[in-house]
Amino acid sequence: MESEIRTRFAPSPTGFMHIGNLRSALYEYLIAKSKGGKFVLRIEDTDQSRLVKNAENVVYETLKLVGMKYDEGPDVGGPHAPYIQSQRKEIYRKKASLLIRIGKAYRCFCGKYISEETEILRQEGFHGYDRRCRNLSESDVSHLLSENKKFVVRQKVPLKGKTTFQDMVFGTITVENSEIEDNILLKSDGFPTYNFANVVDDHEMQITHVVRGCEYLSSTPKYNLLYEAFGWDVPKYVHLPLIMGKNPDGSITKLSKRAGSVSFQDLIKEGFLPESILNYIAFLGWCPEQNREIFTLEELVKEFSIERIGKSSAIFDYAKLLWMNSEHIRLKTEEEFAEIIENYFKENSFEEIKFDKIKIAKILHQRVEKLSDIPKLIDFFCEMPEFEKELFFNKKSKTTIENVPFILENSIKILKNLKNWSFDEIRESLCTAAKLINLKSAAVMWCVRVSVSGKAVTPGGAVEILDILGKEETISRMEKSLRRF
RNA sequence: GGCCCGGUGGUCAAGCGGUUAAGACACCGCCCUUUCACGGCGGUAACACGGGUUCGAUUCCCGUCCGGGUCACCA
Repeated sequence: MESEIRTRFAPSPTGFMHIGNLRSALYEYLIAKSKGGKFVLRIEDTDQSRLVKNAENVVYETLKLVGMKYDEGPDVGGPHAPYIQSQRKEIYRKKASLLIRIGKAYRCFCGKYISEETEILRQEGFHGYDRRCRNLSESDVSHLLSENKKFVVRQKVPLKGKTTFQDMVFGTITVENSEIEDNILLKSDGFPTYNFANVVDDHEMQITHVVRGCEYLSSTPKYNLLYEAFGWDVPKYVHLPLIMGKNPDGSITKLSKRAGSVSFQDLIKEGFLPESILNYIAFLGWCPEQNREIFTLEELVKEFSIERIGKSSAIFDYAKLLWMNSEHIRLKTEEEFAEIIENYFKENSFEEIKFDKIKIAKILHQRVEKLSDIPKLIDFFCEMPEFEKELFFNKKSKTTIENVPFILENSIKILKNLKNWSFDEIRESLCTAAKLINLKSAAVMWCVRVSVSGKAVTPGGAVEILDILGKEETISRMEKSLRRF
């Protein structure tokens, strides 16, 4: 019987949620939840130079918005608290001392100093640290310490041999130890590096599956060396294929700002639904057994399996996200969609919609790909745009400029007599008008729609629009259009 | 450049030795229709290349090429 799966999402609070990060969070969540395990949130804020005030809030809000509940975390607590690395400084310090004591790490006083020999090596292409302090004698160390010299703690990586590990996605990976340098574990400000804090915390928090982007693939051996130095069990690794972006110049690199919106917030602002974003990124590197694409988070939990994670990186395709978003929009009821629109308008300070919100939602429901398209789709409801008379011409419905006045006059007449301003009655009377003047109803519909919208293309047809506009506004607009002839 | 990883249509991808090589997005037609959209039907389009292994390779192995990642007191 295998013990409970525990995964963690360990973002660095930068103030925005990168899509690649969110995808890691999703997979971490799915790996744990699909097996009834625990999902932990840990904030990795060890870089003092990049501190952003209240940036954790973005993490909390995002996870809340997409519905990924964590079982343990800074704001919900848990048995391994604290879950913020800056509050665990003492833990790392102790662990580092332990490593020094057992000869698996050492203090390095070099600072930015580079020796002449190293300088030459560098010019020949050598990277990294020359290990000058690796064999400092104890007396040297205590001497330097007594001088209050600043130091970092470095990992003492074996000079020979190779390190191999199993990745659940990529299989066996082997790296020569000589390729690994003596990484810094503790910085001179006393904060740990990612390399160190990550290993210590994952162990302390009993994380069973370390899930992260495969940019860490080649550095994983050095983490394993650390686990070994401590005598700890190595966790299972799940490295995820990278999400790539297509840059404006056509080049393909790790998804970054150059390629467009890359943060969850950007996407939300553009009018994507949280569930669409989640659904879409789930498919960047994974797919279910059955041939289906639209999933909710709960459904993903049921379907997910590590075995079906792919190896090759995927390009973030905005067009497909759009499609998926429209699919999720269509999954909503009209009432839900109306509410989504209302909230979106509020959050982005668009003018409130003054017409029947449900009816508006209804005509938008089958047409909208992203929420940000809505304002310009329905702007004509608030104000008739200026338009060319030529707009009335429509070859297919056989509307010519000449018979516009005739159509309009008759339609106005019959609409004015309408007692009950409802969808069905409006439609019926317009069809009647068409019959009376011996024209196809399409011709009347076209003409009427243009006369009240000033647009060639509108969401909804003539009848829906008149219904939403109301009798008074409709007649007024039609008469105004008629007066132009 | 060293090391690591990857390579099925434009994109996401199924496939895991024998298939007419799925499906989705995008694109292009047609139909439906009260514009647009939705929906329906159809179409264009792929196993990077060269060697092996095998009766048989998209699938396994090697090389080449291409792409990406990584080489920080960032994560």
